[in-house]
Amino acid sequence: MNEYLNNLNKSQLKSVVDSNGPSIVIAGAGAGKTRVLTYKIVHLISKGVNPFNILGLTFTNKAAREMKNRIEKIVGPNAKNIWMGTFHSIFAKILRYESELMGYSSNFSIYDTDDSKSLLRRIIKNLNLDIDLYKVNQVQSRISSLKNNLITVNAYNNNFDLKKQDLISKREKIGLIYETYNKECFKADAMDFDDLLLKTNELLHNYPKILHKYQMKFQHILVDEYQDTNHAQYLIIKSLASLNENLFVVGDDAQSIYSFRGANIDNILNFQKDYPDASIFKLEQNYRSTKNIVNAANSIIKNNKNQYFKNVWTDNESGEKIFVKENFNDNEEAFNVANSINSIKVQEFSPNLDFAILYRTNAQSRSIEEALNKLNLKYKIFGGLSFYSRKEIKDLMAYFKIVVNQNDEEALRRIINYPKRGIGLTTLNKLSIQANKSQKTIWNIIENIEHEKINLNSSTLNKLINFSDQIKSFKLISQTKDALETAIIISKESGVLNELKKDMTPEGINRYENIQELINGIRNFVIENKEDLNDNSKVDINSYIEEIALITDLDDFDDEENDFISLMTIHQSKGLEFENIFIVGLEENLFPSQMSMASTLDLEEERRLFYVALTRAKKRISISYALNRFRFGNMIHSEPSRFLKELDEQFIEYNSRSVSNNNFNSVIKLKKKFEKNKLKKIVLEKINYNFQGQQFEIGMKVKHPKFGIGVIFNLDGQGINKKISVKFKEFGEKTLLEQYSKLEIIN
DNA sequence: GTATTATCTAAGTCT
DNA sequence: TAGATAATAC
Repeated sequence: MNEYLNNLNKSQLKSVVDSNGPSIVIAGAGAGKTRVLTYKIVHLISKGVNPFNILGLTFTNKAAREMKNRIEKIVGPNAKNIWMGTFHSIFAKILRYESELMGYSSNFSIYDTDDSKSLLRRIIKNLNLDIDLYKVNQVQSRISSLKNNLITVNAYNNNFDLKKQDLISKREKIGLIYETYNKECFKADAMDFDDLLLKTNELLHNYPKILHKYQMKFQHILVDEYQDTNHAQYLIIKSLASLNENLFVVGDDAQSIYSFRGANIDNILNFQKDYPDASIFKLEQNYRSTKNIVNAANSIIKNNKNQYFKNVWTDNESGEKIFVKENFNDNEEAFNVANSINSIKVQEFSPNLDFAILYRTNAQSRSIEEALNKLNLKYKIFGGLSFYSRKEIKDLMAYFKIVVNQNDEEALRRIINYPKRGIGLTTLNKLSIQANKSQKTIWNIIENIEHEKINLNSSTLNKLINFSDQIKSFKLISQTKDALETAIIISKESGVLNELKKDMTPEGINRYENIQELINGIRNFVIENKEDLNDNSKVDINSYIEEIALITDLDDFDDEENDFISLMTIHQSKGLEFENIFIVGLEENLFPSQMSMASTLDLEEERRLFYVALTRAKKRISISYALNRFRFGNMIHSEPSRFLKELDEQFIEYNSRSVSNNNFNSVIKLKKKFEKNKLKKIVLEKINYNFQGQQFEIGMKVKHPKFGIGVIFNLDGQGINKKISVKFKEFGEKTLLEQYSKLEIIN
């Protein structure tokens, strides 16, 4: 049983075995932070701690899931009882249990940033405030930062300094907006992301019995990425841990990159002050990267004044130097990156998954995307406009949300006239006014519309009655059927699916497919969660909505078996590692960002961000910058980033533009290479094609992993372009490329 | 009430 | 540049 300890080096072992009571592990990048955390939990369990009494807080759901799986492999299914997840998801879970104390229902909605903003927009408008002074984004982030520092409306009103700040920026009504916003959220039975932390604090603070209950439950608390906790999270951890003081945190001050979200690097620096007898461990050996990478990263971070001293080193080989490439513009940069990836792939037979392209801002992904497309390289973009923030997805999800919580006003406003049912702005305003008069929600008015004294014509009245009946019937359905059936019925009956079917433009088809994808997701969700339930209970739409509210793109990273190049912001890459890393856009005003230039603190955070980017790589790093970049609608000239000058030269190979004078030649070379690769690809595809060897014919019954069973009704095209049209039982007609179709012939 | 067109505005990182 | 919102015509 104790053999798991053999998987640890000396200092890792020490931090796992010798940590009793409050402990902090300061670990350099790639030094095995997650490993220590994982084995610490295994160690606790093997010493007899009940998994039920362990709380593990991580930064992403993915990290939590992976860790839990690893633990389960070692200690067995008992590990399922560990509470492990992100701060937000764990606290949401607690809040749902205790919601009634706080005046919420257990089905409360979680407003995402879009919901918050649209509510704020309405409030600002209703208060007749100047929308140029009260920019929604700024107001939202102001309120968010107040909440993250646990400053309630009352506290704000009594805080002279804060009010003065807003007075100076001529936004003295922030307090009023804040108050109205809270009231509206409460009325809608909704919490925003920040509320999940704020309300948990309130709960633990105002109800000592509840606090005690969770203190007794969570006898061991472990926190990952402690450097990125904000004040609210810090206090929750502190109060939960105060009884047993079995608090084990790991982090790296050099990787603190979330101060914009209220993360406070002092939490890690002050750990000793909070717990005077805390044990401190340091992990300094890097197992991930080559010497060149580790040393280059060190040469960057040493420029920061504000940090713990650490000596990160590695026993790995020296490896290649970091390659720095100058480009004429952003398109050339993208092309060069795509091309380098292509040549490495050809030379080393490496899969796409070995590559990641990291950038400072999401907007940079576009040119890269184009370049990768040209070379037929498969990629996946994380973040940006995520799947769940697409309009069609949000629309359908709004139906699900309203079924769970009819008072969710953001959801209601989204769907009350989608698809068009003749309930327009005028009617909505009348309803809204009536609702405000009587302190009710819009839904309260609609569900009783016959008895409300509102000036509506009979046709509108009928439309409202129909709408309310439909929602009520959906509600009933959701109570008797599982999430999948409910979702399918709602998507059909609401008319959303038909609305999208009508649109035959490529975008329209794409939207329709996204809906299918969503339904597939729900199907998987139901299947995965069924195992954990008793036979007669259902995986209902409520549980799906709860799960999805806090999920991010990154979380379904490994759900697909596909081989793709990862495109993401550096922030998103935290905690991940890849063989080859391409960091693009190393230009002044972009990285470091323009907005960080004013303060040393912000600039140091940008530098830490660069440090994070560099330390993602195991084997090879390519950095690039463009002298001209398309930004804000026009071409902008840029200077190479100051961070490039900070990189110690001995670890870099610099490829400036002036060196390769014969650009023409290199383009020809690239092109030839490209053609060659393309040829190779086609050959490969042909092999795959032949290998499959299935002969499809019209009328055959086939099975698809996602779409289920169907019948072939048409064949088209030749060779690798061969297309198969299938009519699926549940998903209707689809045309698939044979080589990618994954179809299986059944009898 | 709805569809189309014109105008405006923001452009940073995330749960 | 693109997405959101306002203005306009139907």
